[in-house]
Amino acid sequence: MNIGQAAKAAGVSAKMIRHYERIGLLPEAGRSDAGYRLYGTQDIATLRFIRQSRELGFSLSRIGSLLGLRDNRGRKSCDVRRLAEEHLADIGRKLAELQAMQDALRTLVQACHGDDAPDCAILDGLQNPDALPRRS
Amino acid sequence: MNIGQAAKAAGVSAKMIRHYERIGLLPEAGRSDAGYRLYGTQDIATLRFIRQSRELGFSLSRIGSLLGLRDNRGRKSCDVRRLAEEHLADIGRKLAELQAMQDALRTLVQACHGDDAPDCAILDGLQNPDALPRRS
DNA sequence: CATCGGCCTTGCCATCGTGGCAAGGTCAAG
DNA sequence: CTTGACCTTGCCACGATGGCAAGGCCGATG
Repeated sequence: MNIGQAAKAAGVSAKMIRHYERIGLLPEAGRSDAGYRLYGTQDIATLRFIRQSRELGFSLSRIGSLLGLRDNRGRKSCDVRRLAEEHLADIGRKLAELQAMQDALRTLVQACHGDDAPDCAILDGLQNPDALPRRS
Repeated sequence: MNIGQAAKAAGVSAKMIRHYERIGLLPEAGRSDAGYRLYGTQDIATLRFIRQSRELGFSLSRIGSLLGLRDNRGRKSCDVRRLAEEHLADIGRKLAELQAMQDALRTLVQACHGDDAPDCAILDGLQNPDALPRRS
């Protein structure tokens, strides 16, 4: 299997496969006589694992840890779980941040007439925070 | 006012002030004889505007548009509002994405024993998506 | 006056994950 | 043999921010 077929099979770009290899997420692929990378079903499984982890938002470095655990028969599932919970905590922080932004911005937008006049509560709020928007 | 004082006054790093200037968010600052950038109250106001916009998650390029409207007396507040609503839409998309990740990951974490044994629903779910975690 | 600490300047590199482009080699089909 | 699709490596870009380095400037102190 060449890199293009592996990419299609795993749902990852060929570019990213090379990247994962270079940063050590994937073992160095075998090569054909011409120097083409060659992949087998085990590699596809790993690529799918990476893709799925990325879709859940894991960073590549944490995916590296996950792969290490996956390939360690003596692993403890609590170690995997701890990684997942750290990531959940990250997600929670980002969610809270985004929701705070959403709240504040919605308040400003609601206070803006949104007509042809130049007066704008949004601009006022950005210029002078905590002044106008008391969203009681 | 030198850049360090301006930075402190506006709550932005000096580095970022230079960056904003280079990408055109800020007009080129005046210079002292020695070549130091000099700032006045209007600049501080602009820097605060940028900071507040950043805290609401606006991208620097959208902040450029906001500043353009702020400085355009003939602006229509609906234009400002449209920018804000585009950003709100971005936020909403990111929130949905993060929440989907959170949901999926929580389901996996709940299915994981988290003990000293190697069996792990999280690893299984990452390897074989849509297989195990039926979170009915 | 010399010096020292703190501030300023510019410029480059790093992050993180991904895409794009270029120049060149390979392979299979026509 | 040519053509097109694929592969190779390597560099540059994004966005926003930080870090570091080498050098200039300024004010205070000895």
